[in-house]
Amino acid sequence: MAEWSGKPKAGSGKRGDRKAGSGRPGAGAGHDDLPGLSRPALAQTASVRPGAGRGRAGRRVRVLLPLPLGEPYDYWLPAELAAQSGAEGAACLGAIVVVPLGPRQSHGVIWDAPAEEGSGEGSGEGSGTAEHSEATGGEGAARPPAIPDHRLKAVIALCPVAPMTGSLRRFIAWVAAYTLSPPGAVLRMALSSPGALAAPAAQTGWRAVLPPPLAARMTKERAAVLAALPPGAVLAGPELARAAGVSGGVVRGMAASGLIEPALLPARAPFAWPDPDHPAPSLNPDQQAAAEDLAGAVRAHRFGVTLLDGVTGSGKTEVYLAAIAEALRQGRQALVLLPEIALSAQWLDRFERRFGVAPALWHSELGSTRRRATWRAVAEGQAPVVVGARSALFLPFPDLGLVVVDEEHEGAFKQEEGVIYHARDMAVVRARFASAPAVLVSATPSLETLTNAETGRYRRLHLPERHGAAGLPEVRAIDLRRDPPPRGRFIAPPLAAAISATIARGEQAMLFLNRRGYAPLSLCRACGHRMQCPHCSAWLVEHRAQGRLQCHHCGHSVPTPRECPACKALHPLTPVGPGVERLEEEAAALWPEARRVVMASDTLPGPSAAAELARRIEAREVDLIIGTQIVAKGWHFPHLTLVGVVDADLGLAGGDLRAAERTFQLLHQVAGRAGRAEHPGLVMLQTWMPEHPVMAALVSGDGAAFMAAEAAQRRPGRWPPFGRLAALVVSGADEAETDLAARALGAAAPRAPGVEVLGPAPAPLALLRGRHRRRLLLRAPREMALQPVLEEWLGRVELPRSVRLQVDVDPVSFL
DNA sequence: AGCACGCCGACT
DNA sequence: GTCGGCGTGCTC
Repeated sequence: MAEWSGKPKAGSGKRGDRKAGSGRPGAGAGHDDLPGLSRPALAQTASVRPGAGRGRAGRRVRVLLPLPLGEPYDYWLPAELAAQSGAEGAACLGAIVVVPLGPRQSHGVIWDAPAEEGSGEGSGEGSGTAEHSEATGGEGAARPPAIPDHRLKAVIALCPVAPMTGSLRRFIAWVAAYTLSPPGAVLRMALSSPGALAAPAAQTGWRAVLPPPLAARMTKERAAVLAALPPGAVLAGPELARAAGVSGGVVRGMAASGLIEPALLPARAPFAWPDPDHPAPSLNPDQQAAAEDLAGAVRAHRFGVTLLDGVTGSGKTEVYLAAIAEALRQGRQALVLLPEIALSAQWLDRFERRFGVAPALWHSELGSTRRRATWRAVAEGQAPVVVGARSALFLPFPDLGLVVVDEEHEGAFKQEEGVIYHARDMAVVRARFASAPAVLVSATPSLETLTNAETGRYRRLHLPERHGAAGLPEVRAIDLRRDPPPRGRFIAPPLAAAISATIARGEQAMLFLNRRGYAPLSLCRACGHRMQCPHCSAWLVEHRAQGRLQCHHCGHSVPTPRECPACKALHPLTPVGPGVERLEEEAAALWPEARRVVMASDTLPGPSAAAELARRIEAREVDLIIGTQIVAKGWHFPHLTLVGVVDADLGLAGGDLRAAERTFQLLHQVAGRAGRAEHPGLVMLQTWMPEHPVMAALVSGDGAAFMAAEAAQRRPGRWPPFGRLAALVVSGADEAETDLAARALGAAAPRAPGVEVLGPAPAPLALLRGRHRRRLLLRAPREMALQPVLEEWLGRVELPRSVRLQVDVDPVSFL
């Protein structure tokens, strides 16, 4: 949570909500062994602890632990361990180790050399150290006195994995410093698969015993098993049973009677190697030129950022896949970040068609086994291409040669919890430390990226035309003031007519509404009471299919009440406004014969369901798609020719800095779903304000002019990207205390030329998960670094323990 | 982050 | 009388 504890040196952990429990008798006995750590290692620590280093060869090392601690801890590294390490120089920088921590053990990374007294054998430490030491936070003054060598605890073991590269260590330190997070909290993201740090369990299988023991009984099934096991071959149990067409019991029985014996399976690489020269679709001249350009950047092995833009269907993906092919030819790794990895089955198909094999995937829903195997494969250079969500930035690539961020404008790249960071911006930093090119890809680049391209910080490759036959879809606005839908309905007559015509032609139509559930608000028709979440300042959304009211912010859910909680009237609730479920109901009445499907995050339980639905749509088993914003994300539906946006104004409400930009990007992306194959597409926007710049830009197709106007609006007020912002959210269970703390913070605001603090004000979600929230906004000139200003400010204010402060550098969401 | 300690309220 | 809730502090 990027939490700030007023005093940097004092113990910074301040929440703690674990139960004390009864405590096992003899607390010290219950060490939780980390995977891969043997008993003897444990015993050794116990004997070493009193006077660890006395008379023993070794050295002091600084170990960063994956905990929200401000700085690395000092340990004693015994010489015999140092000798085993494959890490840089005698200091073993980057080595991943197991260390004692209080009564427990923890993983950690040997981070940098101890500050003083490094004279002895420091020769080989070499490059890089200076750069991370600056990021360790260092106000040197208030440091506690160093623990003498002989009282240090000793490193227990080295993990059998490659040491963390200097490039990744520098990245972690940089992210921590930039986001004002404890470096250990960032390290935790890089060690997110603790199981991968242990030696992988040897895979065991079965081998035939030769000659077969005479005493063992032979049956038809057993003979089949032996037939499946040529001399010398080793097969895993389940595989063997399958090959022989018998049950697992037969294999177990044969093991018991000595016909087969356990043996080590040969290690198998978890990921097949993509073939850069696999037959690829041919590129048009524009694509060819862009691909050559990027391939050159990859070969140059030099950092630089390129914006790759062009309308939907202009072939951006094929261009960066060509750059990935070049990285593969160079023997380096490539990382592709996607905003919604779980829903990109179609993207994966495309990759597979291009390279012959699937890439390694990395996202939060990965199971622990898969996760461990992937992390290890990346560390060993056995996963040449990784496609992942933002957390993939912290994977241990030994030699990263290219970083691609697709849909770079997407808000989903912003991590809003824990360490708050923007994966697009951090991807650029990751690439810089790896001396690799970064490519930002979008049909509707963010104003940040466009501005960087215009000022020359980024290069720009623009793909001008739509690849293939179809032109861009025509976009029309439906003025709801002139053509309102019938009372209680949400589809205006012109849109309804267009849908009818589309379905009649045997083509597909889509209704887009960015609202899940049946209705966003329910009120009592007797007394007007509005159904609100008890923990958040938000309405409860009716989900009629489940018969429940839900809060979309905290997950609170209750069965739809049969009587009003306020006036006790029976069957009182009236839905107000539409959600996709209600829209489906309207569509069912209008087009009872049409085959309809609703696509929302809560109606698609997982990636496989999404992929299956996509297949059905491609196979023309669906006439009308009704969906929330997940339908906007990178799908390709060749028979879809009409898109109706039910409420184009939805995202414009609220005083958000980026509301217009975001709405433009989202609606542009939705519009791009229409008419990609031989059929021209039509997009209809239902709006109450057709003259709004967003609608005008979508209708005219002049996105560049719209973004220029956005820039012109933000520049004079020094709003991003022409100035910098940091958002501070003070939250607490008690409203008065929270308010008081926020005012105290506001009163202590820094005074510096060009720096301005707005607030405190109640956050748009003034109550979230039972916590009251107040917001402050710090604005500073672009050329000023925010972090020192924030550190100085927050260092002067002591907040009560009952409130929490969250700092968001470069906020995207204004909730 | 865990995990211990310690201090207050409702039960066998 | 205790069990057990969670607020506070510590880990080289």
